[in-house]
Amino acid sequence: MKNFIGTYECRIDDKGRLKLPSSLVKQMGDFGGDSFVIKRAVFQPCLEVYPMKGWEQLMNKLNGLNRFIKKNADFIRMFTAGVKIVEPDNAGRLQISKDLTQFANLRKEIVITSAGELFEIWDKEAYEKVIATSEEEFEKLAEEVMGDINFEEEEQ
Amino acid sequence: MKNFIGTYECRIDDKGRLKLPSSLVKQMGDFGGDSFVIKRAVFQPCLEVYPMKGWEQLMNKLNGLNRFIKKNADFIRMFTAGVKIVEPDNAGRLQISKDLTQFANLRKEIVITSAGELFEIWDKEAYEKVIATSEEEFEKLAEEVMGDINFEEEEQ
DNA sequence: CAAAAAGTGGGAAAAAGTGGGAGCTTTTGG
DNA sequence: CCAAAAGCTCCCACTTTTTCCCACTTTTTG
Repeated sequence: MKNFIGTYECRIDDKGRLKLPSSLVKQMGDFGGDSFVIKRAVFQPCLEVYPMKGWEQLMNKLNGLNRFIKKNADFIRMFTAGVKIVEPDNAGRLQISKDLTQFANLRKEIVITSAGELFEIWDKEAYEKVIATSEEEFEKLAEEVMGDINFEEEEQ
Repeated sequence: MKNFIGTYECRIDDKGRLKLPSSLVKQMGDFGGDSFVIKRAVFQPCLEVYPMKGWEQLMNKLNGLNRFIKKNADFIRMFTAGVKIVEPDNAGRLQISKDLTQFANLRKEIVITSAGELFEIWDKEAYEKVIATSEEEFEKLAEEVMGDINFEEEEQ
């Protein structure tokens, strides 16, 4: 599976169109198809954009959950709330609907950050705030998250 | 994995292009491919440059993390803050984007210092300052970090 | 000292980014 | 159920930025 690389600064015009950085547009081409799924993120006030193929894989996993268990049904409903299909226009812009704009508190200045099979859309101010955690906090986080990963594996 | 060696002084021109010392350019050639990843360092106001291959290996590890755990998502976002893809032009210069220049406070005089599989880009003034202040702590740090390492392992 | 390599600077073409209008669709309110 | 308003799409045209290339100066090397 290909991955997106990079964080970019960009802006939304008065019509609510988000100009994607051309580098990202190029990368999107590699995913096959112009269609993407945009939705509210679960943990943060930002939006997530999935290439359609990746989204379908994710949904397949969710569909494996037993819906007769209430928690599962509730989760699926909430997870897929506010999902929309979008495709960039021929100038490489995404139309962001009003409710999503509002959810993520998007104003003019936007940050797009990509890591892996999806990318996130942030209001710049909110993004900088989330990134600017203290050193100790990040160290703790890094240890917790990465502490078990073995870096000394074989080279290829 | 090959390593970068050396500390260099160089400068940025009016267009924001960083001329890499030719010695470094030669070393970069050994990493295969012209593409590099440049990003904000987490703890210091400087930039880090990774050869693409090394970066991809690192990201493969991160992409194995489960994003439905908030800590993981947060860590990935922080770690990949300010990532951009760059490649040197045929005069051996790197175009440094505006936001990164601003983040690292880069002016005219630059110091490049290599640290293993990546190298760091510093504003000269900031670099001198960090080196000066950390000299006293260096002894202590050296013991803490390197004290337990066994130097008598086998060569490969 | 001459020749080659390294470092600088700038201009022109191409690409990226921005803005807005016209027409169609959907929503809203009476 | 109709009319007005708002929203969305698709285009086209203009401005700004970036990229690529070439040429010149400075430094190094034999």
